Amino acid sequence: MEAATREFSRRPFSEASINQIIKDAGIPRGSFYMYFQDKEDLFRYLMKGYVDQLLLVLEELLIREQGDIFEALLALYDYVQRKQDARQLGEIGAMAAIVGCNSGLQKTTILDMVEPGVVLERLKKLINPELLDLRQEGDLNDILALLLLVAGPLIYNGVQCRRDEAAQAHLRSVMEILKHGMARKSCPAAT
Amino acid sequence: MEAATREFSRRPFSEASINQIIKDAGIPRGSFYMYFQDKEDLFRYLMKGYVDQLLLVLEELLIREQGDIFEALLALYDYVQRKQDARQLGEIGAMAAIVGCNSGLQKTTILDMVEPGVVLERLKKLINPELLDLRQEGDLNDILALLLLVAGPLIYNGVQCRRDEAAQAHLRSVMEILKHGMARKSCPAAT
DNA sequence: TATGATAAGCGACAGGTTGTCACATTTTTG
DNA sequence: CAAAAATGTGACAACCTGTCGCTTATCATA
Repeated sequence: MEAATREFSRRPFSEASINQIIKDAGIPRGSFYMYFQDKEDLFRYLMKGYVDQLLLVLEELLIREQGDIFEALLALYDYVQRKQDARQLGEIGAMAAIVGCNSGLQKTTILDMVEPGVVLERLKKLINPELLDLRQEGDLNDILALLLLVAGPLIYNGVQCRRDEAAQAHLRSVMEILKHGMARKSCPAAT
Repeated sequence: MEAATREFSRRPFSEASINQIIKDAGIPRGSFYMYFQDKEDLFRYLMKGYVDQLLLVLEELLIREQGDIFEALLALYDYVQRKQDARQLGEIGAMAAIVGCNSGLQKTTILDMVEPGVVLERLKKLINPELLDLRQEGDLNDILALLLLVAGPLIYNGVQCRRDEAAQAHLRSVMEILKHGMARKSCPAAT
């Protein structure tokens, strides 16, 4: 796992080499194929663990924010940036390194790693729908998917850049847009 | 170009083989490297052409809709679905096939193909900012990037699925959310 | 038109990759 | 404790890519 994380952090997925990983790990070729079908299988396994950790944090924040998904996502960004500042990102940092490891041509988003349904189901349980305050009964799944689609890259950005005020402001402004756009009642007065 | 389109439509980028392309095209290996640096270079070149075509359509629609980017994006979805129904998608269909060509692990979004700045600059010239009616002066670039981030996958979905009412409704509802969320004045009454 | 310089075309090749498979070794089980 | 089942192992075939010395075409100029 350590060797795989190292390799995937160094090169984009398509260029990562099983050869390198097994050489680094000091295990023979055949053993690798005993446990993983191929490079993608290994990558998915690795990611699943890291994504689970991030999801765990988000769930905790969601509870602390009493089901407010907007606040939870903003808090997740903060969390990630604080850890980043303290250079304590650990496992999540490894994930970011791996996921961020793209050739510029192909980006791998966090959500693509896990079956999308799973993430959504886990989050739905903790969300207070009243706080979402939906204008019309859009499918909660669709709404959440939209939120994560938008928040994902922005939070990922937070992992990459140390304390980037602009990025944080951007996330906040985007969240505002989504919150207002989804709101049932009339908008509060403009700033 | 034809051989390349065929190959990229068949396999995900990472699995596509230059060997296959040159065999199919009947050109020698060296000739390929005379014109393209590598597989990615070829892919980008191919995509640039197709994306330009789609952007051209969007620009036309933006003019027809008098600078309303929301309506233009909805119209783009319609356009793409009509063409799809009439099996006239041609070049754009080829692009969709290629871009859609993903391993499930790595998705290549249309926007990743062209320098993002270029798309934004071209669209900004045609957008009527008054129609966007921004609540606060968020950077127009950021707003547009958000719009395209969200609309991109949905429209791409329109190219893939023939006449998918649900997808269209989803796009419309997402556009509503963004439009309301960005609006300066109070929201119109709920539906 | 002849000529030489410059550009383009070509494919064998080296060095890399992956997944497999027959065999060695360890573990389990009757 | 021996046979059977599971696991470990690395040489191997089949593939891939980018290069490089060589051949061929093009084109400006004498």
